[in-house]
Amino acid sequence: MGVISRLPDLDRLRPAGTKRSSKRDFIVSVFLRQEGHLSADDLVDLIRREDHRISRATVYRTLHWMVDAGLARKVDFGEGRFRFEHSYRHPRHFHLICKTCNHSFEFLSSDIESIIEEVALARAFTAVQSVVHVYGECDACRTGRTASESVTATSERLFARDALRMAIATERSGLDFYTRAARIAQDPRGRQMFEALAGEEQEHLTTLEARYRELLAEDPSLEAQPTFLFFKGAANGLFAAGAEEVQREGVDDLEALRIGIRCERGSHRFFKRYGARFEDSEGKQIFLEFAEEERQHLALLIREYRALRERRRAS
Amino acid sequence: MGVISRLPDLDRLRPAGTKRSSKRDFIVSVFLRQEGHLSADDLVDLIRREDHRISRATVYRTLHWMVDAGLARKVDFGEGRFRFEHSYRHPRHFHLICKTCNHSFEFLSSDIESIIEEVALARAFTAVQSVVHVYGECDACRTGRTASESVTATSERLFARDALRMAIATERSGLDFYTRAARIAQDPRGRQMFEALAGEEQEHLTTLEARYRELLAEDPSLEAQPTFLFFKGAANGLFAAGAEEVQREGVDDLEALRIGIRCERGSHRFFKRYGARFEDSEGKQIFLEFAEEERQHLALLIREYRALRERRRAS
DNA sequence: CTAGGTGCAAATAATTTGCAGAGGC
DNA sequence: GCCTCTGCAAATTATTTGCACCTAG
Repeated sequence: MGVISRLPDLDRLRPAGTKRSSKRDFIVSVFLRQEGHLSADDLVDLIRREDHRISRATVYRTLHWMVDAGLARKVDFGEGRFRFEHSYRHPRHFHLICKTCNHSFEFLSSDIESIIEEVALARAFTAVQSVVHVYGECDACRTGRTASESVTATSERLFARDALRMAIATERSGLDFYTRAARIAQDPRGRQMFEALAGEEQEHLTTLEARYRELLAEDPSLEAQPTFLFFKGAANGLFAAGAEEVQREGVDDLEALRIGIRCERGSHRFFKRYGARFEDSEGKQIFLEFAEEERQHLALLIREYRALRERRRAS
Repeated sequence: MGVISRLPDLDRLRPAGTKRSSKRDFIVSVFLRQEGHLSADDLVDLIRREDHRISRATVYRTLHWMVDAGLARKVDFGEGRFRFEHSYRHPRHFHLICKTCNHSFEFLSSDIESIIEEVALARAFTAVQSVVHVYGECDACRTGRTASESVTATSERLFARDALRMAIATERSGLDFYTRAARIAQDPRGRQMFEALAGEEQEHLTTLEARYRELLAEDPSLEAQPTFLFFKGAANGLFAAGAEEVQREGVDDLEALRIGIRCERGSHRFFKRYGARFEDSEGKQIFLEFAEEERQHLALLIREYRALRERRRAS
């Protein structure tokens, strides 16, 4: 679970009716070794450096083959030529592009994605792919410092790190929420359920924190890297607000349940969205587990909500 | 104020050390007559259609001249060539791009813009320009219907329409908020202020509604066009929530003032952001007037808030 | 008269393609 | 042996440039 392996199964990926070739394998392996965004020319140079006579046309053909196979993505930074980034265990993302040093920095924003979905819906447009490019100048270029650019971790690891951070933060505020809800609950059955949920959150929290420490042990530079995954609504937005709401006077069991349902639903959606992104990775696992846990909590809360409402109606 | 004029002052725009030329004037005028996104080739075709012997190179040179002059923007839809759109009275915007018919549809989202600002800040990146391209399939292509594509209004008008709609919605919920606040206010001085503000909102609302009707009279097709400007927080988000909050028991004058301040500040920011976008237009005016009104209300509320707090402390 | 502006044709730059030979299955 | 892959050189596409001539100020 901890170690992130690096080799795609090329045989699986190979499109039907296609033959194996040592040159292509070589080009693919050189390409996958790189991080960042290569132009066709960059790749040709890298190939030539390893002293092989491989024609430019073959490199182009192999790049297209990789895009078809889903191993690479073609990206256009408006330079008048395309660049390629490998997509193997590398989620779709957005870019900050420095016009001075031509470096690009990746980020993910669930909020932008959902706004785009909303706009597309309003316009009856079927969105297939979204590109967000922010052009400007990076910190290193502006301040003149060379920046610790060398220590850039893979975005797979950054994704895992941020997934864990969010899961932990959400878990913490979830724990807070359920603890408070248990405290204010009038109904003994409801209180028991809130306590049980708080217990589960506590347990899961411990597991997640252990995982986070493990990830950092694998790559200590991770801690210092900038945020990769942005999400406003996550921990701070949802459960934290919920916890606060519960604290207000006049909130009864039923209302607490309703708040809990809202929170679980929101964060379930978020984790499910990101759980679906990756082919196979640490981050995906974390998110899917989380989504599943939240789905269960959600079902439990809804059941309890209905039951309580029934009981009230009856009495 | 109602009529939207269409002619840029070419003499003003002409960069220093540049001479007038009939060919360039002709190319510019043909270009500005078009809506939508033209490739260099499209423009050459249009020019040729009007039976002039103008070389391709001159068209390219003129396009660059227009970009320099701020009359046009170069956009890259990843087709392997650039397209140009005129920027004269045409705000920066994002694109939905149909891969089937190659048409593109424009939209604006204040939310995306602020998220991008946030991300850039977190990464210490100085953002200069943001591109959001959503690729997919448009409604017309998917359903097979030809769609009423011909009636596409200019985005200047769409911007004005949506600016007005938002202003009206905000004004309405602002009115609602101040009316309720006046009702719950204990302090006579505070009540008077809330009533005065409600009166102002009512008056402004009437003006805005008249303007909206005027705009529709100029171009009746406007009403049916899809949303151009997206903003979650606007009317529904800010004042409406505020109005609801005031209704809750336990809200006193001071708290109502605080809520009002939060609402005015949020919508002031929004209207100011969009007021700054246009060179000169109906939409810009609406937004700037609005921002100004809100700035005044904000100042008034803050003054009142401080005064009330002082009086309470003293007693 | 002099600095742009223009047309034409040639140059460039990234990428694609036709074709003949090499190689996997 | 067939069908795909590869290299090479030529083609294609969008855009730019050199140069001789034209035109506005």
